[in-house]
Parts: sequence; structure tokens; C-alpha cells
Amino acid sequence: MTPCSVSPVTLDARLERILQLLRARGGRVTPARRAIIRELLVRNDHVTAYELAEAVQRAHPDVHLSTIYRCLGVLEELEVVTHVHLGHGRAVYHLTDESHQHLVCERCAQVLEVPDEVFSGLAGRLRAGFGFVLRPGHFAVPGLCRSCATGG
Amino acid sequence: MTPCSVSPVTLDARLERILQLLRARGGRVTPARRAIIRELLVRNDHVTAYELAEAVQRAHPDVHLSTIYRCLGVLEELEVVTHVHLGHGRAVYHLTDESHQHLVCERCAQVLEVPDEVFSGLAGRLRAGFGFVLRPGHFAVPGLCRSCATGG
DNA sequence: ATCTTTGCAAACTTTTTGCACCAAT
DNA sequence: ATTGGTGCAAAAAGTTTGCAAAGAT
Repeated sequence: MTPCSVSPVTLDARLERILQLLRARGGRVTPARRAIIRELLVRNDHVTAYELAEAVQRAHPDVHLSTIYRCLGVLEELEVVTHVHLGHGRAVYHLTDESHQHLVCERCAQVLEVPDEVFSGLAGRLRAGFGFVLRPGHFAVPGLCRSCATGG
Repeated sequence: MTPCSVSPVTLDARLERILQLLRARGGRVTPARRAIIRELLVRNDHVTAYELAEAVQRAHPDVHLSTIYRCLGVLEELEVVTHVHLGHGRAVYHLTDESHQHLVCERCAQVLEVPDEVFSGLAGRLRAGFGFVLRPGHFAVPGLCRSCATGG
């Protein structure tokens, strides 16, 4: 049992699975794509395209921001990645299979992750009442976090 | 009982109330502001800054888009107006006191309005479980509308 | 050899800002 | 007479696109 929170075996397996999907779609595996996808897997996190570029560029200095966007576009088509607009402007990207929702504090911009189940009641009500199918993973719920709500 | 859906009396009363707030804050009442606020009241709707500019400019051709933004900024400080980012890019603005939430179809971009009550269960759960206070009116819920969900 | 992907620069879209002029109080 | 608001143009910020060169298959 390694002290790492993310097992390298699992990570590489997931990386390969994604590269597989790419190839299956007629896509090509390039160093830039490998690095981008790997970075997304390592940071199990919400990342802006710009942050992702910075990280990838530490090892591959001339992977351009536009390449990041294009790669993220492909990954979204493959449904490996999802983006959410948290509030105003920049989108954040994360792996689709982290199945959780986002609570964004409008005051301090903190992002809280909560499990899908919290929304199951709402999902049922929306479907029953309006025929509306909630899309898990595309969710940004604005409000006030505990400290901002109580603090002032 | 007039056939109008919005009573002109109520509308002007609301306009005056808002202008009052402005003055109370040391702000000034200008033709541009009057026109912008009036338009917001008349279209009880979700409007982009650009659409608002177009509408206002029909009567006041040189009210500039930047003035719209600045006025909307003031109105948000006064908590008269709120904006939501529906998906990607442009924000839409609406009056704060229309108390409803927005369901946005990710496929056809249609916006469905649903009453607050639909979210009361979720609000309780978020507060109890995470101390998170849901902000009514700042809500954009992505998913698929009835026709897009069933159609394909 | 083919056809995709990349790097770069430039376009684009939405929103913000600097500044001189104008106007509401 | 103040001080705040406006128009304009230009800057920002985030994302997309056109194109020629490089690279994966």
C-alpha cells in the first residue's frame, strides 16, 4: 500500500482507457494529448484551461493554450471530461466520472463538492413535474457557504 | 380590469421605488437610467445586456452598451436585479423579485421557469448537511427539456 | 502518403475601464 | 459648483479559428 492518494496503476490504466477511446474514434495519440489527459487524471480537481496549460507546460513548454482547448473539446465529445461555469467567466473542467455536484459560494468563491444523492429528490421532482432530465455533473449551485452565511 | 398583463400603475410605482433607492444612495436619475430600468420592468424576462441595449436604443439611440452594463451593476448592488450565466458566455439579467428558478436545456437552450418550492427540499438538505444556504434567483439548472430528452 | 493535430497569431465575444465632456443635484 | 454619469474607444478576459508546418498512423 503506497502512501500516494492516487494509485499509479489505476492512473495509468485510466489513461490508457481514454487513449483507447481516442483511437477508437480515429483520433491520434500525441505527447500533448497524453500530457493533458494525464494531468487531468492526476489533479482530481476542477481546473481552468489556463491552469491546465500552466501545469502541462512545466513538462512540455510549448503546448499551446489553444491545444488545451481543442483537446478538452475532444475529451468532452468522448464524454470523458465535463466543464462547468462556476459563476462568472472562466469554465472549469473535470473528469466526468467524478460523480458529484458543485456548491459555489458567491461570497468567497469556495467550491464544495457534494454527492449526487443530495440531488436525487430534486431530479425526481423535475422529471415528474416538468419532464426535465437533470444532467449530473453539469451542475453549479450558487449560494453561501457555512462561514459566509453565518459570518455576515 | 385592463387587458394588460402588467398594470401601468404598478410599473410606474416600481420604477419610482427603484429611482428612490438610487437617490438614497447618492445616485442620480438620468434619462438613460430611467429608460433602462423601465425596460427591465416592462420585459419581465431574462435579457442579455445586448438585448436590453437594443430595446433601450429604439427610443434613446445613443445609450451605449457600456452604460447598460454600468446601470445593471448599480441595480445589482441595489439588489433589484440579478444575473445568471445560462450555460456559456453571455449573462442574462432579470428582476430579483421574480422568484423562480431556471431550468436550461443544454440541447435547445430553452429556459423553463419553475417555482421556488420545487427547490425547497434541496435547500433544506443543503443547509442541514453542509451549512450551505441556497441563493434563490441565482440558479441555473442544466439538463434536457422534455422534447430533447424524449426526442433523442 | 495520408490526414489529424499542433503552434502561432489573429479574430471573436462578452464585459470592463480610462478619460474627457456633460448633466443632475 | 460639485460630483456622478455618459459616450466613446480601447483594453481585458476567455475562447475559437485559419493556416501552414509537423507528426501519427
